[in-house]
Amino acid sequence: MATHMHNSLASVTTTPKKGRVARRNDRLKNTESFSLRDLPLFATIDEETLSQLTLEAKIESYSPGSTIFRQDDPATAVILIISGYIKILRIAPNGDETLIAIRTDGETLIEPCTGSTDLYGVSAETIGHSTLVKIPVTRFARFLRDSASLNLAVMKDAKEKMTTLIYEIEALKSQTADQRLAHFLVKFCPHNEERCRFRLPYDKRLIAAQLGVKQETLSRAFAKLRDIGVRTETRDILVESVSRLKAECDVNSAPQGLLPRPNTPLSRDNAA
Amino acid sequence: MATHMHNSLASVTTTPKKGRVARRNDRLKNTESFSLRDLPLFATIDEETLSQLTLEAKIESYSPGSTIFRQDDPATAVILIISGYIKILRIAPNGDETLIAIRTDGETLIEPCTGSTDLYGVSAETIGHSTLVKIPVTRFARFLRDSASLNLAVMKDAKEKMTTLIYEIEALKSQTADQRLAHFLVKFCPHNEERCRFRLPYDKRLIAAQLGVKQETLSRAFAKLRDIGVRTETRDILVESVSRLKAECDVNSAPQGLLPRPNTPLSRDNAA
DNA sequence: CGCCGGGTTGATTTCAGTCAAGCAACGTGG
DNA sequence: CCACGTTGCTTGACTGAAATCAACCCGGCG
Repeated sequence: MATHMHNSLASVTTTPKKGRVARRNDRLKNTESFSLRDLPLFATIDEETLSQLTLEAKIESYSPGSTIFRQDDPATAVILIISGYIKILRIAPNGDETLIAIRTDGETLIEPCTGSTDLYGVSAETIGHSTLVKIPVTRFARFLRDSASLNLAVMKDAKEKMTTLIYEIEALKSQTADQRLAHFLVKFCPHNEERCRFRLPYDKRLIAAQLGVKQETLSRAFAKLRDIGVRTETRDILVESVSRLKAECDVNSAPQGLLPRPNTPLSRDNAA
Repeated sequence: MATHMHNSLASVTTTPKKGRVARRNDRLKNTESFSLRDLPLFATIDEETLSQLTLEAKIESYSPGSTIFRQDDPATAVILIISGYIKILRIAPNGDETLIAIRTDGETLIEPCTGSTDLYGVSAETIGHSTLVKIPVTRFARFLRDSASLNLAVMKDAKEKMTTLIYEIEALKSQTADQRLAHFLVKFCPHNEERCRFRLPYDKRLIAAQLGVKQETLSRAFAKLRDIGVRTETRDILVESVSRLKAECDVNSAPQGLLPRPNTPLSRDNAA
């Protein structure tokens, strides 16, 4: 995840101002260095639809910490990330912000299955500098009807996001902060490597928010992991034993193969 | 929610056996008392597709506590609930079950946007007696391509489910057990009624699982609510003041209109 | 310099999980 | 009809996890 694209967007990029204003609006077809095809959502769609979409797409660049849309804005655009990290969050009436997800290169901001006149339902803010593609939702909806391949891609995308949310609920309900952190870190470790190092893409406060704990708790969780060979220096992480780290994910879980599970955990037969 | 349908399914229903076996397989067209049209997912689709779907649909009836599918079963069918309550859950390798959602009359079990050969990803079990409609996923996928109205309905359904999951994550991350219970109860209160009574559709253990707490914690949460006029007798609930209950949802949240929020809660500008 | 912002650490409190007991309602089988 | 076990639910005492409050460190940077 989070593999940065190496498209030279030099012709589009200009130094972003502080505001949350788009830096440049440009028909994609004019910026040869980037193609919608590079976005996973459009990787498998038909050529015809792709070029039509390209005509409607606009590139916008946002400066750090700016709001892309608010949860009660009408959803007027389908938005994808060319580069950058975006916070998806819910803001309570009292101002409390709850992080829902962090999206990055190549991902859609929200599911593009928006039925045209809905609200976004969530808020989106940039973390660092970000470049986005926007496509008017009404246009997008038409292509969705006409192109089976686009349609399929959108459904796949929705299903994927749904799965991610389900895993997150599972983690929140069943794991401790330490386990969630272990899981989080494992995701950054390349497969089949026992020892690995990497750099966290955003700061600890955000990681804490993603794991659903306070910053201090996260800090202590990291401290515990030090004992099992996880060295940290601000954002640089060195995992000395991935398998040891993975073991930490299910600490306290007697695998109990087919042992006589006393009785079914969740009760049965209770409908009205 | 949970409004029971009053379709007489007498011609289909037989006394279910203990196993998790379907009681009757029947072409829907033969059971005049029920129409796919009654299911919200199909409420707005074109007549042509509806009748085609009807040809493919089978009705199955399950006894309490039986497994409908497991999370690593290949998703062979799109399944909707005619009546009953169904647990959607994830089962960890060690046997721990985490409740993801509870679905009921008229709802789809999983999002029908399955790209044919996937796994279900979650497990589903009946709570009480349940009657389901199953449509082979390959057939369904074809109708999905051919019918714009069905396609739209499926996307709406997916988006709705996604929204629900997001709210749940928000609740798990930002609310205490008591607040979550208060929210949960409010959902059962008819609008514009200050005093109301209702019956919980399933037992306390399940409610606890849904709220992400242990049964004992839930019991204590109910005990606290007694003090503000929420009377409970097993599954029968009497809320003496809905507004008082709603207030309990955001206890401890200084509404702080436009007060000088010290600094933005989640940090900004931290991308790689 | 001094003053951030990001991060850590410690002391304390609060919340929820755990372990254990108990009770009322129900069903079953002698 | 009653002893008995079961199930759903509650309560109490205790433990443990995470939030809270607070201090502090350290590396920019105006």
